[in-house]
Amino acid sequence: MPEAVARERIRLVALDLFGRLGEDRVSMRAVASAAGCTVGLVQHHFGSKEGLRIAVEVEIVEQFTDALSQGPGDRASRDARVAEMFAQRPEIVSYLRRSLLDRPDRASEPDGILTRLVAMSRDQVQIMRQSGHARTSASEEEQVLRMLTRAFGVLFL
Amino acid sequence: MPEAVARERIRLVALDLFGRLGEDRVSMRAVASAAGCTVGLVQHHFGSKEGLRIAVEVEIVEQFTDALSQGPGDRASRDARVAEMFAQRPEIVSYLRRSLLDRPDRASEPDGILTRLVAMSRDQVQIMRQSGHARTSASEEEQVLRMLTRAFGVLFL
DNA sequence: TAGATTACTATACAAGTGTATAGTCCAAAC
DNA sequence: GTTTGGACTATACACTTGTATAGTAATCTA
Repeated sequence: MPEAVARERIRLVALDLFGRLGEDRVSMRAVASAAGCTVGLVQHHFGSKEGLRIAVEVEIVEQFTDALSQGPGDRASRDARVAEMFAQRPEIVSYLRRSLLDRPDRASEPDGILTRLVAMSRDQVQIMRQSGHARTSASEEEQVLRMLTRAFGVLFL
Repeated sequence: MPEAVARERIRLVALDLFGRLGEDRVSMRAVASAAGCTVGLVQHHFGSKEGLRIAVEVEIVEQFTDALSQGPGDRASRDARVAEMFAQRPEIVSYLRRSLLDRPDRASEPDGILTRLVAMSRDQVQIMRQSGHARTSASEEEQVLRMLTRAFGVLFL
């Protein structure tokens, strides 16, 4: 993928490699080489390896947010858009599966992707409650959990 | 577990750490320190990290072999003994789950644990066929596959 | 008891890791 | 046109990794 600017290219190959091999098995130099640049540039754009990982995960959460919010707000439409996103970005599926199965501890840390996804789901549930697409009589926590379960179900077939 | 001799102690803590954290995330020094010795001794007993991993996996296969062969040969009894073995050695369950989910490529290599388990199952099926506990009319391959499936089913709940 | 094999420690080495730093190049702002 | 700032490279540093080697202590064997 040589068409994107370097920063974006690095993030994309990192997502791919991290999901395929696991983050610890992918060195900064491996990311740089796959992105066609040097380690210094990765460092320059993301500060550290953790910074790179966070950038990767922030983009994943954005994809989720877009799929959930951009379009009709009924449950069927939202589910379809999440499935569509997974189909178009299978690396995201790999990344999530690996994160949640392989390193659930890290995923649950304050900066972890699970923490981010839960926060994002909470926001979405609140928006849906205000827009009338979610019952305000039900428990908010349970709605968040259900939203995550629906999305993650695809991950484990 | 300071009661065992060093070689065995090293193998046991390696199995535990490998299963809990994943082999690449466990250094030889971490194994040594958990076993209360130095890296040199691990090296001395197992030659290399791969040698240690193989020793760990050979012992796991032995546990399987014992569970399958020592006792009544009917299917229910064998299943019960495998379940009992899993209950008494939960580290083995962790190790297998991690190996098969996290690094299926390595597990499938000639020295990988999946390769070993398949070979062991083949031996067991042949023994069962000769002892009359397995139909010789059915396909041997299918019987091997079924045996593995029955054993591994527990791994993924 | 003497000798030899084994268990074990200590140390060192090369390679790979993440990261810090200094410098080059180039486009945009003024 | 000069300067400023960001994209980018090159290099080096400290640390960890697996492994090799040399030496010491213990245990077995004759």
